[in-house]
Amino acid sequence: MSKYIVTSALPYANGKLHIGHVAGAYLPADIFVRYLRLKEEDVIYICGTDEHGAPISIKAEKEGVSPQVIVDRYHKSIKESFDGLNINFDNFSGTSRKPHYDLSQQFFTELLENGYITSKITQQFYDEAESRFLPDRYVEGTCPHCGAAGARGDQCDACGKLIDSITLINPISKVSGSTPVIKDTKQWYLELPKFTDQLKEWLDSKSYWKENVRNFILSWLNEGLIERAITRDINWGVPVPLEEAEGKVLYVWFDAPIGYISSTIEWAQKQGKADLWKDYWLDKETKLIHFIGKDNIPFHTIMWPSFVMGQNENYVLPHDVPANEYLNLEGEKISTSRNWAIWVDEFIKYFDGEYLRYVLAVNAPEKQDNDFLWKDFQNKINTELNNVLGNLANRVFSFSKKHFQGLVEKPATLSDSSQAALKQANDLTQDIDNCYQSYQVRKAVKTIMDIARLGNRYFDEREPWKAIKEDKTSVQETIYTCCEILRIISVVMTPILPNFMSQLRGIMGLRKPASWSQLASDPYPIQLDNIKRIFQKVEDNQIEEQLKLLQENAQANKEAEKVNFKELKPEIEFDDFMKLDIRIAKILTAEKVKKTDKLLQITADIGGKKIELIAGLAKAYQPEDIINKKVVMLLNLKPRKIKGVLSQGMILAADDGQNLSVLLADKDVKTGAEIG
RNA sequence: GGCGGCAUAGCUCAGUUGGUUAGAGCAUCGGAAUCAUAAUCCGAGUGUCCGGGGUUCGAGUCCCUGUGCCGCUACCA
Repeated sequence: MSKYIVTSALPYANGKLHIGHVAGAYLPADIFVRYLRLKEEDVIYICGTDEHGAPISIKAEKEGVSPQVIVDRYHKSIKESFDGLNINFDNFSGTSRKPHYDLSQQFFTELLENGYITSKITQQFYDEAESRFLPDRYVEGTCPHCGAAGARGDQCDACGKLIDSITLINPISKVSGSTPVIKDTKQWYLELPKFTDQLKEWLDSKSYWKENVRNFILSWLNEGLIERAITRDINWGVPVPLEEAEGKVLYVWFDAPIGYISSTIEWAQKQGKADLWKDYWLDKETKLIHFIGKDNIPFHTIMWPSFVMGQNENYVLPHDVPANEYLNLEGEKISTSRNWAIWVDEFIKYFDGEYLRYVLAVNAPEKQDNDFLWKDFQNKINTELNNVLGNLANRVFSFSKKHFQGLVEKPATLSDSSQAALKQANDLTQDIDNCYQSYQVRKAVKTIMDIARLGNRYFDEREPWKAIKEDKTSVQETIYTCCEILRIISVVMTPILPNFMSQLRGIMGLRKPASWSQLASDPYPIQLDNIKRIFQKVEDNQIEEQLKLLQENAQANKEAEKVNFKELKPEIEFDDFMKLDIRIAKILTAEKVKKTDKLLQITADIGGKKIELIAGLAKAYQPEDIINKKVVMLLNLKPRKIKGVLSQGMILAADDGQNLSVLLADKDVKTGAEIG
């Protein structure tokens, strides 16, 4: 019997958990783990929060607290959400804990000693106002190659050339707006290209991986791997374990996957068997399975295996990486920033967490992006769980109670129809077994519901309400057979609905925890007890309430954003302002620039003179919308060639991230009027 | 514009390596039944498998092309 380590992607500890996370990386893993347990396999389910990186430290700065406060808050929130859905890890750790620091540093040190990490002294911009180094993308300036303004530190968009950021002319920090100074800094790089052959060979053996995962990896390898910086000049993270690296930390995506191991070590320590983790991570036969969303594919199939290959310990490499696609919500992409999401902690205030398990399982985004619709949620809970499964249990149990005081005995012989029904149900358990084995959760659930439908059909055909008048033994047989069907369901549905199935088994007097081997066992006679409905319907008004909440949250979010005050740029002199030549210009012609999404080519009258320019307005304005408008235009900006056209002016426009709006004069003024 | 993905019933989705009359659930319509949460069961459909072309004895499936949508990316003086 092989061992399993199952992991789910470490959720990032700067926000709450929403249904998209659950559908992609957590529920499928939890179901798989529960399935393996039913099969009495040796499995540990490992996770924890990912607690480093700039977004967390920025959030902490904003709130004026330490990053650890943010991390602790969301670690708790996320853990509670998982608990509410009965997603139960063997260990749920976090990457800001000591054992994780130790192990991440060990990985780094060994990769360094083995020649996979090299350092380079680079000169980098340093923002003295903020006392921090600036990542390339946080600096803008004039391109040293083509002289265009506004080039980013990593690349000039005008000429397309890569830039060594310190060669930027007139650099500006995007963080503080001040002029950064150049400082030497050393960074360490992981030489991914050195792993190319080893990775290719290893990946060749993974022909059984999901197609979407393989395609993704192949395109990465074909493009060629490049070295990646794995250190950062920020103050929140795992310190780089070198004296000369004072104040530097490991880049978050380097230390995060190591969390799978460090969380397992923590688990072993909690058991009082500090070496127990080795039985899993160091056993070649262990199947390591990473459940992730599709965005995480490169990290888990290229980077993370490279880390493992390049260090000294014989940790197992991933056996499989079943990545799922995305879940959309009411036809739109789930978005944290727009607050277009169903948050798990909210959901469980209104509904049983296992209702969410059911709907996300039956509609899991296994092969393509899927949609979560509240109406559909209600429909599935009501027509499938309640009407088909819940009602089958209830009608059988009620009938038994009424006529046999709930005592169910195994008949000496079974008629053909009963035997056929049981055989069909048992045959389906084989299919279900295969589905679970191959991560096909949605098909597994559908097949289980087929067993329930089979039970209803059988019950109807036997017509026990008629038979009870003349042939009581036939009715006993009917009830027995239906109980068998329900007992089968109570086992095979356990990975999907652990708590509900436990309730069902409780009613049936099945005290032992479910296991697959029980399918062949004989617990009869059983005494039905405490008969009750286990599922409740979802009412129309509950769904309307949720739909309303969803809209309101998104709306409230929009308004909240407007209030957000962004720090002002540094003060300037009046003379600086006077350097700007801004005038009213009339748009004469406008047309879309071919091969672009956002650009309009425009000619404008600036008061007796015509100029040409390019404006990035096409997302918000059709050419005909803007022709003849009198807009505000900055005219003495150094002309720049864009898409072959020399752009001689800039139309002033406001952009709040949602809407883009050009500025117009309040009253009608003459074209060419100066602004000041 | 580049790269990638997707397009199947009114809705949400399955359709394995090409192989008979293309499926499921829900919704709709008709019927049966009355044990049960008005739940259940039986029956009936409905499809230019996005358009066009090609390969093949045979295409929802493979190739080319067009259209539409989604994601990443580029363009914003």
